[in-house]
Amino acid sequence: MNYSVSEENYIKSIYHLQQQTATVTTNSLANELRTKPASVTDMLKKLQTKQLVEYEKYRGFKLNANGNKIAINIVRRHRLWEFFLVNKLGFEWDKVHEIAEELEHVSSAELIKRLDSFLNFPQTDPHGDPIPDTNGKIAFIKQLSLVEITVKKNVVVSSVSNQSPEMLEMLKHYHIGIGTSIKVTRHFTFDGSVEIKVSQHPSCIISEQVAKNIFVHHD
Amino acid sequence: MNYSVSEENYIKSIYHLQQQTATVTTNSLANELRTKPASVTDMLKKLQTKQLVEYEKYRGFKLNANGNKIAINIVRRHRLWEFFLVNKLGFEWDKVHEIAEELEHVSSAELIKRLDSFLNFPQTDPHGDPIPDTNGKIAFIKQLSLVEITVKKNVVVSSVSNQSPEMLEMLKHYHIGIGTSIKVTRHFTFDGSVEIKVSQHPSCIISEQVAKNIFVHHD
DNA sequence: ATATTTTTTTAGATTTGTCTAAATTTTAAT
DNA sequence: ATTAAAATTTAGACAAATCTAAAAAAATAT
Repeated sequence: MNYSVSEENYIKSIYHLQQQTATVTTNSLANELRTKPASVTDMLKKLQTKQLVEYEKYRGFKLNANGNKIAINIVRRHRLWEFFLVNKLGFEWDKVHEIAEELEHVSSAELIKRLDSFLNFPQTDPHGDPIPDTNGKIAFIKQLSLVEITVKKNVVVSSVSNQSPEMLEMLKHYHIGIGTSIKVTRHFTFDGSVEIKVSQHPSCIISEQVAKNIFVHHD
Repeated sequence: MNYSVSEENYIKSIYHLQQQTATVTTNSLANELRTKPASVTDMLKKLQTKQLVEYEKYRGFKLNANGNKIAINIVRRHRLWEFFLVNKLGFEWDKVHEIAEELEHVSSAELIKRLDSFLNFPQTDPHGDPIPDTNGKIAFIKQLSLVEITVKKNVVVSSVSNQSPEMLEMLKHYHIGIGTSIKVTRHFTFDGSVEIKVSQHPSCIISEQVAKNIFVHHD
């Protein structure tokens, strides 16, 4: 079965929202897709007849097994393209989302298979998010945010959960990106802020709000 | 300005048909796009108001300077993606057209700029057709078909004008592809057929109809 | 030159995805 | 337990791109 770009976007967005809450509401999906609640209801009926969601009027909805499989496949395509854009075409990691958003809808399975092989079967995208494999299996990556790291341990940034332009701008200011080595030098218990040292740059202090969104692994 | 996938397909098809005949008819475009004449008329009015074509009722139409520029840009995108698919992802040159047909509509200019650079600024696509440069300039490639080649000259296949599956199947049978070295060993004046020798394969005779479609350059 | 055929256009309908505004249901508040 | 507010759905409209069938124009054939 083949799905329209619009249908794929709905499926993907439901999938993303389900990471937070098991069942998704009309309003939250409308907000995510920058569309109107009425449009969401319309499309959900369609996805229901296509056997992709479980949907009960006024009760919210979630992907069924079938819908989930399709969502994961879209995520796979999206992340492979992001990897390509950064590691082959040299894009900055914060500039690739919108382009990958278009590329992910190109429908050839053979294309994705070959792209995966060309990229040497990468495990994570440039934001540190795992790339689902052909069977839809997603490697679990132990996520520790900066607030949970004990001082003087060297860690490597593996992902950033908030990818708003504001957040990305801030990260650039602190010279933080995926793969950046960081040492936590101090925790301030008063406001939860964290002092860190990024390679040759002088130490700096980041708020708890920011630190919470930066996930790292020990190197 | 940004154009819909449908608009881009119309523009591209008009461009292609204009290579044969300076002005394009409703029927021929409908046939090219596998749609109905009525749809063509509808879209042409739209392209006219968008200042992309010169169109006079019942009189056929052609791209104006603006439309031409856009068409060439689509061709550029298409051929760069074809090059990528064959030379990076290892697709067969006769399997990439449909995929490139989708990729060409991804709208980021930065993407194409970087792709071009990543591919090392290729001059021709896998079918031997020239890739327009950023300014829309298209290198002229002297096209000599196999029927025009004098015997015993070594030539290299540079493009094939008829890309129907039937033609491609036939070429595969004769072990002919872009870049293949060929020596013409004889011309039969009776029916215009040509005897050729392809590297280690035994000589074979191809009809004039096929030979006309195989373009080569001296190596 | 007129009639016939072919091509092109118009008129009106359809599908997909969206919207606004009104109606309905659910949730929250008193 | 009502009432008010918020969320969701329905009804009806719209734009884009397509279609069929009929009308109009152009090309052709006698």
